[in-house]
Amino acid sequence: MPSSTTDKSAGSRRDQILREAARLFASRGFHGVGVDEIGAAVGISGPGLYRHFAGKDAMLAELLVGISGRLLAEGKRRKAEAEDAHSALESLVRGHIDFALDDRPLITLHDRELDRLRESDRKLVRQLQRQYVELWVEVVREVYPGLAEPEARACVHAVFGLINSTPHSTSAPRSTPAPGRTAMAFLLHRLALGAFGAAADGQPSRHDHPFE
Amino acid sequence: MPSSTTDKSAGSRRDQILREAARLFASRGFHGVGVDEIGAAVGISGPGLYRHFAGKDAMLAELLVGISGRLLAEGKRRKAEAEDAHSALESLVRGHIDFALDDRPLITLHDRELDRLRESDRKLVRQLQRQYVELWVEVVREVYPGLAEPEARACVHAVFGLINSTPHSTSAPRSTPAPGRTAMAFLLHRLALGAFGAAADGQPSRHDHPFE
DNA sequence: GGCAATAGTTAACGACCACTAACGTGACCA
DNA sequence: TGGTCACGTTAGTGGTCGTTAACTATTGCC
Repeated sequence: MPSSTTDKSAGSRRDQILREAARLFASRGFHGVGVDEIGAAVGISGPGLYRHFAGKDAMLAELLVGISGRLLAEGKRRKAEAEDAHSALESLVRGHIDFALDDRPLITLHDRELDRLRESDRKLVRQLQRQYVELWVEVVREVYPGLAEPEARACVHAVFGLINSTPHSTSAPRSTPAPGRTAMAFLLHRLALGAFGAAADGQPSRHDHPFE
Repeated sequence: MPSSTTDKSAGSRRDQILREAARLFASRGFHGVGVDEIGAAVGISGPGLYRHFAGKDAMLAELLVGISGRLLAEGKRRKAEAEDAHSALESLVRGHIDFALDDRPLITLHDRELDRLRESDRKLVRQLQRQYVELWVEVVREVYPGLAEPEARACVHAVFGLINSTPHSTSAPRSTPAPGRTAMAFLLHRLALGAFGAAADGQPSRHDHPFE
């Protein structure tokens, strides 16, 4: 039984393993998942994974570096292609929402298992994350010049939390059905922009900043 | 070296252990922390913890049940004491923000390590969480009658994500200082209410509330 | 003083787990 | 045909970790 076309796997074996590992890590935590389990999820058993990865840590590292890099690259692209700041912000929001809705396990790992990385990888991921945040902050401050930089950064973090919250809401069956994907995307879009707008309202435009 | 008055511990030894366990669980994950480490954090070593708790699982269970119960109780109290729906929502937001800012480790555990519980405990925690969400949903729909129930629930989840995002933003030192506690609380308050307002805007139904 | 309770200690045990070693097997190819 | 390489397998190993056992010290009570 050679490769044929594996059930629902589009890419290589590596990609299949990464996808299943992401799912398992997200649902039970990095330390809560054994290599045997990851192997079983792709049809091979245990140490066979070591033909594809140096170790369990390497899988997590590749996942986190990959996701951070993709977020940043996509963000840069969207900002560059937008005509003005306002549409850039909308595009950023839309892109992040798509990401959160389509790659739930990755977005969960992204802010949950960062500390399980080797020092060097963690540094790299944090740098990519920081660049991504700064990209948002620039756009947000261009749209709302009244926002001071620390406030804008806090807002961006909060909106990330808002958008990234969707994976958590899949816990239990409801009496009333949850909104579908497109409705959810639309709703999150409104929520995120509404939050930014509310942050800018009543902000002294010249800002001599009011913390503490 | 007996008890004297332990450094900064207000309550009993149990409480001290719980506090340190929460901090460690939040920063390195339930599986990532060993009992020896928890013991060391309170000055005793390893198995001494078993004089106070049945096991590591029991600590997590008590933490999660405790926090869920406190959130719900406080939420009920605030709703009951509010004069109208709008001030009830404001009070709920304020309460949840205070909680997120003052008990960061707990709020992190709350939506991260739920699956590490025994079936019965997990069921209990989920029930408390659900009641808390429903309490919010009722208030939100009273303030914004145009919101359908599923949308309102999604909004509540999203706003929780927004408010709960604050613990994650403490990762690295910044060039510009982060907002202080009171400024952060104020900002989160505006963000949360702004998000709710934006969710209700453009929603078809009969809402006619004057502001916004 | 005797005695029980409380709150620790160290040593050890058993399970689990990431990883390695040694081996097998089919595909491709000169 | 025979060699090599990609990709598995099972068995084993060393280390970690939760938990228990056995023992000790301090404290308050009669």
